[in-house]
Amino acid sequence: MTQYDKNSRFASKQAYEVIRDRILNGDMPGGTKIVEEKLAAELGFSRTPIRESLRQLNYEGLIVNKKVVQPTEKDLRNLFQVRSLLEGFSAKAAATYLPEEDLNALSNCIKVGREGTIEEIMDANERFHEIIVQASGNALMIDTIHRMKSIIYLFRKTVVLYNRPRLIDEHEEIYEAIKARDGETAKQLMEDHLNKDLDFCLQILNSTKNA
Amino acid sequence: MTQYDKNSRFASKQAYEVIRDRILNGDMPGGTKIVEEKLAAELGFSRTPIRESLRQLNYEGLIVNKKVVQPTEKDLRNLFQVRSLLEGFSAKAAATYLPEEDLNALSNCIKVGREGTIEEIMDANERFHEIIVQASGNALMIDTIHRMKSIIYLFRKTVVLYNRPRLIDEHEEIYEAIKARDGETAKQLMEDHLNKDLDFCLQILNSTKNA
DNA sequence: ATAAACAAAAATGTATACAAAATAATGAAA
DNA sequence: TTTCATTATTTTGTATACATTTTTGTTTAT
Repeated sequence: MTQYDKNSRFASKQAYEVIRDRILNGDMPGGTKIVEEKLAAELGFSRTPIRESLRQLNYEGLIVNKKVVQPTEKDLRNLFQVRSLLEGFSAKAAATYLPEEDLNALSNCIKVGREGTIEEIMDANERFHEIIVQASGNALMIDTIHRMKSIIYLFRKTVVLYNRPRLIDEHEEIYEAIKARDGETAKQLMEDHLNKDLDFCLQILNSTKNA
Repeated sequence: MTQYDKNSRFASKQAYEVIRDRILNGDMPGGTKIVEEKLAAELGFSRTPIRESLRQLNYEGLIVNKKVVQPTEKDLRNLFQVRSLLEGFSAKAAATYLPEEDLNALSNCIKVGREGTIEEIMDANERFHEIIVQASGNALMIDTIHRMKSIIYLFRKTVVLYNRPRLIDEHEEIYEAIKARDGETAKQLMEDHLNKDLDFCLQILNSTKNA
């Protein structure tokens, strides 16, 4: 399923992907100083495409002030606040007119979420939210959420690895509300779901802080 | 009040400002093809800073696919949908804890809105919304709205120039709700306000389309 | 020892050059 | 004329060089 991204023939795109992954993997932990020339030498490109990739990473919030981001608790709250608004709306929209096909896809995400490997569960989680976001039918909204994707990923990892209880149950409840065409409930459940995610993240963040 | 922006010493920043203004003024109307070398020659910079400025303009949605954006009705609806969610939330937040000082500033915007010149009215309008957005206390949300600012401007111009009725009255109602610390009403009024803006824009858009 | 001032080094912003890719233009065949 | 293929031409993506600016490190004076 790893489709060939035609953009990958661009050095800038490749650099973006490598650096992004390094940040998400923890190979370049929060606070790491970003030096164009150093990265250029390391990745074997010139500074020009590196600079372009850094712009994108800045845009996504993974790099701030020439340093790898170190999201604070406040950042996390802000992020979930915006998500809550946009994904809550999307859930309501999904309840109004999500096609049968997508409903099945949602259902499948839940199934994988219960039975899959860690890797599969993470993918299924992401897909679940993605389908609902797409249902908003609003390109700007979709784009705005995508912009937050990398940082969301940074946290989603935590949530899944630490095995948050009721995660999939909540997805299922949302799914049921959408299927029942109950927009208000879907929205409310999505907001609650994200709030619980936030709380769980904060809890883990604070308990591992002094480790 | 025109403070010196220290970034303006950068060619990339200057280029950004010039090109953005050209687009907003209509000097580069929707659909205009963007050619790096042409702009570089025109503005007297090399391509490098031009490219950087174009990335920013892409990010803000003023340039799409190497062409100056031509927002469709759908784009306009999408934009106002997102604004409605974010600014509605912000209005509620403002009602909860907007300091006296900002309340006065809001009040002043309304006053200018009734008595000022076109130029002043446009500024006051922008400021009114800006104060409320800031009240969200959410840097990500603020940034997201700012990202839409240029396109919003493109339309706000229409609204003010065509003198939309009740515009300032609605601002005043929102102000009153915030002052009364009535968050739900403030939110509802803001959403209604933006919806009316949207309708007005659409009306003008459609009536001037075949002119 | 601390702070201020300076020199050295590193890093960034910009200009330019060139190769690859995309687009436009030309001409031959249907 | 239309359609396709093949050249030209333009435009973009990348590499490299250089000049400021920023940062770092060292020295000097308090």
